[in-house]
Amino acid sequence: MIFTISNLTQIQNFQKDLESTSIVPLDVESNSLDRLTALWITLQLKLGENTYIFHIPEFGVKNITYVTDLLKSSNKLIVGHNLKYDIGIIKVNTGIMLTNLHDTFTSEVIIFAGVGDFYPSLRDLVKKYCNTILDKESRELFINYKLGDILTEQMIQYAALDVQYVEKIRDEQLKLVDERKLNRTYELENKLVAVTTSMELNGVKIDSSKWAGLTQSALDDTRRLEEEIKDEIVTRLPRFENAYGACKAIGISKDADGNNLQTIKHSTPLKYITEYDFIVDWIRRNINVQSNAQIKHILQLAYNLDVTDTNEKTLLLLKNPPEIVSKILSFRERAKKQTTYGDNILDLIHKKTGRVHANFNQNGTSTGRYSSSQPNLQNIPRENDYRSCFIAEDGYDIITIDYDQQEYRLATGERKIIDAYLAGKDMHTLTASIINNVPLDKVTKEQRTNAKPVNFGLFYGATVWGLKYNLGISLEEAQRIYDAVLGGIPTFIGARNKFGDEILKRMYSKTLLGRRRYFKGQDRFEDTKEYQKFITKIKREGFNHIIQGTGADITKTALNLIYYENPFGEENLKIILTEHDEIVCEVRKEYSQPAFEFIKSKMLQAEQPFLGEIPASISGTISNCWSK
DNA sequence: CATGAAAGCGCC
DNA sequence: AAAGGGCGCTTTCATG
Repeated sequence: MIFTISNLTQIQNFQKDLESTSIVPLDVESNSLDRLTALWITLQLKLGENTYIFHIPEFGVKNITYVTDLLKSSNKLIVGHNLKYDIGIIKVNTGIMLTNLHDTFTSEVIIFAGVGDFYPSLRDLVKKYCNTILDKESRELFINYKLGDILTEQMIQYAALDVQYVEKIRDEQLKLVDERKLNRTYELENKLVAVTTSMELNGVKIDSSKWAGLTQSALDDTRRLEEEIKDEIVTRLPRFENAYGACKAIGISKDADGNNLQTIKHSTPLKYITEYDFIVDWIRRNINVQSNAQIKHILQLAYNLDVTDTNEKTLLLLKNPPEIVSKILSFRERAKKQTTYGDNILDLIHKKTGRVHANFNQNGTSTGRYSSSQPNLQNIPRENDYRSCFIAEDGYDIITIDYDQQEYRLATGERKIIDAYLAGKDMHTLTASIINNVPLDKVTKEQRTNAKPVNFGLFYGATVWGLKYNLGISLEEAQRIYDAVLGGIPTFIGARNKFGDEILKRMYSKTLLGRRRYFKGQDRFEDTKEYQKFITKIKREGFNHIIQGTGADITKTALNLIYYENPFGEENLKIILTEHDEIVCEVRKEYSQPAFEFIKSKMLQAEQPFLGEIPASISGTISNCWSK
């Protein structure tokens, strides 16, 4: 039976049913995807055979808060799809965060990590597990709902539909969780859904005038550099018969007015621009410094550079780079700041809160890490100029804490690595001591710095050829370094093969928590070369998953500990960002010091069990802004 | 005009 | 034989 509830006198049956069930399928309908401003229209709860639909505008916020509190205090298990949305609406309107959850979305993603969809919809899961087609997303019916509207019969039917299947989906998912021994990952991730919700709703404050200043300066530089680059290019280009020839040679596909030149006819007017000055003028106006294809042709034509691409690494490794190269790189750096890190970030400041509420996709990666979007707060430039634009609200501080070499500490159980960390040294110092054949405490700063990219490369599975290319050294030197590291700390490279065979056999890798990443098989290969590539790729990715994914396990465990054990109250300690091995919180000033100690201790507590003898280590700051 | 791939680059 | 893991955003360019 479906019951629509619009006032308090109608909830007697609901309360009776609630007492006799511990699992509650839940869904929310509203008129917008923005949880902070959406009009909450219905709350649907399925209790046994009965479905209760609360019409919120009639039922009232005070009463729905009472109902939510019943769910929370009786610790019902809430089952729903992508609950980040629903519990967000509930939190915004009632102040209550539901935390005992089975999220069919999150659960599905971790069960099929690596081979499944990053965004399975409820409809997908209903089809898969219940063999039923949900013919319409009920949400569409509610978009035009206005305050004072009644619930139509159609709205009621569709709203009810969304809570009919999730329990069955949960049953099937739990079987898979069990089969795949994902229990710890399952617990971690479902607990984390409320933390992610809280983090997104908290948002982060931005000093917009400072940010706008950075953008303006980037714009000024971009324009200046563009002119300088064009000026220089036109003096270096060979002579062309006419503008058409220049256009073809440089690969200009669109002119400055946006006209498509690809479809250009043989009898194009460009052919009649033959005067030298006119050709130069035409080129000057129509080359696009942002077009990498054009830049490539220009470097080849005008500078005799044998380049197949123009990315930064390629350009930096050039033997005698012309001056234009550094100008191009500066231009790109400034242009990136002006576009990706420009006004569009300010456009995302929420009108109601004045803060930026990025999306944190809890399993937006195949390894178990978060991803972030709109905006991506996990790739803000590291420079203090940029990070310091993320500021604390009046009366608050920002606490930034990150793990020291989280992934290297997880890399192997190698004795030498353990001893190095126990001695207060780190992975880069150790590798430097091995490459240069000097004792740990004789390693110079420069040697350590030089060892960083070696570690970086080898850690991600670089071959000798990879080292040569990426470090810009000879093959012999690359081989020497590779052999030295392999000899000195064999498992740093060797572990990949050790685990690799197992990964290949099972076609999944697993982290120390048990989180899995599956790999897609391939039926047939044209030749053995292709097959070799396929194998080494899986070994690389699988090994990386063990490390990167365990890192994610640790950081996510810490987030849960901080959120659920927060002794200061959620208004006094808010988690606002996470960046893989880093957690950023906003804390009321009077609690800054104890909160700092609290967060540190929780992060260490989360990490230590995964490290064995190696000591967990973090570092952080209390500041008025996000800091390095 | 819309769409998707590819190049490039920001972060861990 | 041969070019390190994981992301998201912006732009260009080809295609239909």
